[in-house]
Amino acid sequence: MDKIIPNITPATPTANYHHGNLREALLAASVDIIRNKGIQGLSLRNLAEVVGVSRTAPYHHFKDKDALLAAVAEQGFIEMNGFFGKIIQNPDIPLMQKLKQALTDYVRFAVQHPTQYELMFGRDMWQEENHDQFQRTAKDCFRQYVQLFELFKEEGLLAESENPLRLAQIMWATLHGLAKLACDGIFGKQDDLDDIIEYAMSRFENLTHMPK
Amino acid sequence: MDKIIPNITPATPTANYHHGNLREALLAASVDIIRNKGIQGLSLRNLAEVVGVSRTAPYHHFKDKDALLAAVAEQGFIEMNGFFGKIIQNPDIPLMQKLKQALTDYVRFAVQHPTQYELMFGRDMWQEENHDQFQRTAKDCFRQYVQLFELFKEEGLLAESENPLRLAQIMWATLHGLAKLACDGIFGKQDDLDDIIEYAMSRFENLTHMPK
DNA sequence: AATTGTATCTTGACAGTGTCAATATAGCTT
DNA sequence: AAGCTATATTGACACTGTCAAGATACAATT
Repeated sequence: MDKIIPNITPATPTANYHHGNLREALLAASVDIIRNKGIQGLSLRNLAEVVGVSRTAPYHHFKDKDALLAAVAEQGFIEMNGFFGKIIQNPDIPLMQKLKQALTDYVRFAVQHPTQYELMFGRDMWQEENHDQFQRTAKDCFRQYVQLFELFKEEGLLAESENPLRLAQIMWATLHGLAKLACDGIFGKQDDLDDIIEYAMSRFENLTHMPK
Repeated sequence: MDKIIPNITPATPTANYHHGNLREALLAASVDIIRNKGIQGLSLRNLAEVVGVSRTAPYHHFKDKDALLAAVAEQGFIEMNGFFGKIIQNPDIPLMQKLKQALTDYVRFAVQHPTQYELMFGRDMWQEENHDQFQRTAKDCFRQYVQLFELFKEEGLLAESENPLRLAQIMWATLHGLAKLACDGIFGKQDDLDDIIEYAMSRFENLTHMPK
């Protein structure tokens, strides 16, 4: 018998039995669900139903639920990598401005998509060996971030004794802690958050020889 | 009668039907399981079996699985509150030493019990309104921590312009970020961690008027 | 001491989950 | 046209959280 499902065709209008680009449809829907209903809110069966496909279809594109989650997390880092790149490669922005922009955008992303951010830095993603692709993308992102601090060093704006990698790590830890506390609802007010970023930035400026 | 609190009797080898102190047994076992097998590794049914009781028995002591998790998380903050208190109230330790000790112990706890720490600061615990008792205990803990910074201020060791609460928040964010990155396996080496704590401390010392 | 009430614990049941096995279909390669 | 492989499907299983109904122990009141 023929399929009654009207098939909400995803980009390519193909037959009904073969979805065509199920993988990306699953990924997009997963990102959506996770952002709206949290990690707990994503079940493979429900997801399959939303996309209009049978329960076990996803298993041909993702080994596991875990693998799917890793893909969603990776998607987050890809996005991050995007706006980091835009900032760093833009020659019109002065260095200090770049840093501030990067920090702000970082926290903004976290606060805007708290559950996806939770996934990206979740223990499960980093603990096991399974998530090679994810970890590679994430590390690319971090590398780009560190580059910012190396620029400071190269331009002689950091004291000789300062290690740019270490500095980047601490700054990232601060940022990450801030972001998590904020989007987990532990820091109450958003105003506080902006203030604190400002504060952290000024703390950093003390370490530079910037002409103010 | 003079029984102020009836039935404190723990571990009484009474009949089998009534466990006696099931609540605490469940809590202890849960902490154990979560520390060893992670949050995912805890199922109510398995827990019940371990404690030697039927599947639904826990529901007479915890409304939900969520409520049980909240209790486990709270247990963590109680422990933290303990060693914070010991440090702060010890008159033999100089102030700067106290801070360093507190920071070190904090990170040590996180690294030693990463999954419980994950729970304590997990989104689920803080988002909903249900976890009053937990949140109160956690905030007590934070309040004690802030007290440390207020001591610095009171003794005139902080510049007038520095806000001790803000400072505590940033420092906590840094610590929290560090702890999470470390125990989620994102920062590879433990050596790095110690170094970074040292670094963060020295950064803080720059803000004080300590006689070195 | 008997009764009654309440807290505690039990078994039975249900819907929901991730995932495997076996099967069917589509589309590409030859 | 044939067949191979990637893709999708239904059926099944063990496991989960949680509710309802019944059983048991203990405490307080009579």
